[in-house]
Order: sequence, then C-alpha cells, then structure tokens
Amino acid sequence: MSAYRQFCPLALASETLTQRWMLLILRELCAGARRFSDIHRGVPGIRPTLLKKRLDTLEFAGIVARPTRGTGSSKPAYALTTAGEELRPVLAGIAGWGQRWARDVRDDDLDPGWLVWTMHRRLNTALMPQGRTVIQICFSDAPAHQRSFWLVCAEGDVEVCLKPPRFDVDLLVTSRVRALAEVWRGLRPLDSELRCGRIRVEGAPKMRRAFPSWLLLSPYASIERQV
Amino acid sequence: MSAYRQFCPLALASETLTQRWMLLILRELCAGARRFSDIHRGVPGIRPTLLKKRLDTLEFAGIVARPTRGTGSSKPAYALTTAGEELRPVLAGIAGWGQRWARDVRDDDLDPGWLVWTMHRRLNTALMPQGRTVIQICFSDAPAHQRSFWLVCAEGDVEVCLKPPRFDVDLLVTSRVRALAEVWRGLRPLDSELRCGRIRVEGAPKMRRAFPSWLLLSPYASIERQV
DNA sequence: CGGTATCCCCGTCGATACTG
DNA sequence: CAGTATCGACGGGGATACCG
Repeated sequence: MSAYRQFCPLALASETLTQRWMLLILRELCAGARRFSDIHRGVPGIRPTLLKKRLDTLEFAGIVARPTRGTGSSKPAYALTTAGEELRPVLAGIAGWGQRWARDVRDDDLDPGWLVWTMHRRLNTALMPQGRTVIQICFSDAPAHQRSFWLVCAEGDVEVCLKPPRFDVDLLVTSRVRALAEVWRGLRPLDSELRCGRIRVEGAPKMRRAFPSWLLLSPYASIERQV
Repeated sequence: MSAYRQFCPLALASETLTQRWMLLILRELCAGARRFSDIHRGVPGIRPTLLKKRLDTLEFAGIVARPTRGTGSSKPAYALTTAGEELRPVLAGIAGWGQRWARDVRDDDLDPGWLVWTMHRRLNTALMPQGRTVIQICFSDAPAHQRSFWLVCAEGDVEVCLKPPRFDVDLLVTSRVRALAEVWRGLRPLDSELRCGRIRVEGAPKMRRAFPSWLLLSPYASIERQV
C-alpha cells in the first residue's frame, strides 16, 4: 500500500493499520497469541508468506517486538510493544462499532473452526471440575472435515483438537454453526437456545448444568446491536 | 477488497473501514464536509471515480446518507448517519494513536495546500476583528504554484483562495512548510517559532499580536508524541 | 459543480511446493 | 514449527479525457 502523503495523524496511522489482515493479526496479538502458528490459527485466511510480511511491517513500525531475536533461542515469539499495547482500546473501539453497526453475517462467514478457536480462549476454567475436562463440539451442518472439535481443558489451559483425543468426552455439545455463533455474539441467550433444542448438551447432569457458566461469550456480546 | 470471511465484529467493521482512502474520507465528513468537492479538497490524492465509489460503499454500509437524494434538489450532499456519527470516537482513537506513535513525516507528506485547507476549519473567527480579515500564507520553500494561499475570513466563515482575492491583505504569514506543519501538529510552540524567526508575521501590530490566538491547532496537537 | 468512461499498469495476493 | 521460493492472475486504483 503506497502512502497517503498527508501528515495527518489519522493518515499516518492508517498506512500501517489499514493494510489487509493487519487488524486481525493485531487482534490475535492482543488476545495473547505469541507464536506464528497461533496467530495463523486465529487468521486462517492469510498465507504464511503474507503473515510474515505483515509481522515484519509491524516490527518495523514499532508495534511488535521479537524478544528472543538474536538470542539464538529456539522459541521465536512476537510481542506487543508499548505502542502496540496502546492499540488495544483502538481495536476495541472498532470492534465495538462493528458489533453495533456492521453488516449481518453471511453463511460464508461462519467458519466453525474459527468459532471454536476463538471460544477456546474464553472458557472459564476456574469453574470446571478438578482434573481434565473434555468437551466435544459437533456442528450438525458442517462438512465432514470440520464437523467435530474437542476442547481439552486441564490446569487452567485449553487446547483445541481437530481429532478425537485419547481421553473420554465429558460433554458433547451439538448445534448448527449459526446457532452457536449467534449465542457467542450475544444475539441470543444460551439458555433459550438450550430450551428450544437448537443447541443440545449431553453428559453428566452436573456437567450439563455447569456448562453455561463455563462459556464466556465474545467480549462484545454485551454491546447491543443496532441494525 | 474481498471479505475476510470471519464473523468477528472487528473483521466485519474492517471490511469497510480499512479500504484505501476510507478513513480519510470519513475524517472529512466528521470535520463537517458535506459536498463532493469539499471532501475531495480534504483528500486531494484520490481520483473522483474512486471517491464516488467509496461514498457509494459508505452509503451502502449505512454510514453515510444523502438527504437530498430523490428530491430533485440541486444541492447534492453527504451526511453521516447515526452509525457514521458513532465512528467519530473511533477515528479520534486512531488519530490519537497516530499522534503518539506513527512514523515521522517525510518531506513528501508536507503538502502546503492541504495544510492550509485543514487549518481553515480551525480558525477562531470569534476573536477576529469585525468585518473581513484576509490572511496570506506564504510558503518560502514551496514550488511556485503552491507558494501562496489566502484565507478570507468574514462573518464566522473562512474561505481558502488559491489566487489573490480582490481584498487587501491584513496579515502576511511567511514560513517554510515544515515549520508551520510542526506548529500545527503541536511539536513546537508557535511563539518560539515566531521569536526565532522561522515563522514571520507582517501586518498591523494589533493584528500581529492577535494572530496566535486565532490559530487553533490540530485537534491532536495537545497529545504528546512518544517517539 | 459533481461526477463518468476508458484504459492499462503494477503491486498484492493466492497457490503450490519446498526447507532448516 | 516457522517459515522461504517462485510463479501467475487479478483487480484495485491511477491517469487522462470527457459530460450534463
């Protein structure tokens, strides 16, 4: 993207921030992603080549730093600088506006894999039973290769598996993609979806009752949509 | 720009907002521009074709409305909807971040015409003498065709002229482009630039003394730069 | 003033394959 | 895991000219 040739602070900020994929990459970094592959999982549409290029641009702009660079450490990582941290409220502002006013989602936008990936960072593990909890999410209307996902929760950590883990499933959640996505977005309350059967939960009664408390929704779910 | 295919509110908002020129067009609308040519003067780099296309996109997205559309009125105008008004704090957030953290401006970015255009909306006409006040701005290092501009202030209204108006000049301000731009951006105080002669003001003593109070700076001038 | 029409270039991005 | 190399196509957008 060539520059705007204006010294307005909005124009200067835009040069970097409005490049394609940039805000989504920053969203992942704000959400705590540090490794290349984790950032990529949160922005699956981008090619690795381009992701690398964007990360280099962010580093050059002083928004991202690579703490381990040059240390020979085997764990490359990306981190937000102070300038990057200050983008948090900016992104929150854009997202908040999007929650209120952006277009409706199309079926195209409903990527089940991404839904699970973004959910996995917003599970209240503190309320889960001791030890390991395995939740299987089954999307009844998804193509075979992204029908089922497994969330393995242990010691406050949540891992997303695309194949059945070797552990027993404690809770099976079945739903169409859109139904769960709309709950996630705060457009419908979970309990009403459970009551009318659009989302079903199977497992031990204790687990089933606790499930709604585990599921933290999108950070913007509480902002009321205007359109 | 093709869509991101994510139902994240940030992604949905980005689809429209991160299109090239979009934020600058919205900046002009937020600043009060209503007519096509006024928007264009604030974003001189864009082609009319593309500007029209972007405005249509904004209208389609519900951010801009055309109150006179279909009325046969001869004064076409663009206006922000409620959704558009709610972008104000979002743009202010991005610009505020830019003021603190964006790259330094290059000589390329120092368009004198744009500086005058953006200044003309931030003149404190209430403090000016009754009747008409004409300020000539002369950029000593600018190419001939954008060396001089005239601000004609009358009845609370400020007009930018590229050619000498038929009225006498009350105040002549001479400066290099960068010097005035840096004052505008809040990087240096005006009075020190006046004292050291990097910016010179000629005219009746009363006018000369009043001038600094007329010149409101960039809305972001008071935000301290961090880099 | 407020746009259109047309042409064409070049940079961006996507696809695929490969590597330390 | 964390990228790199190479290639090709597309389309956004820049330039110029024109119109009601």
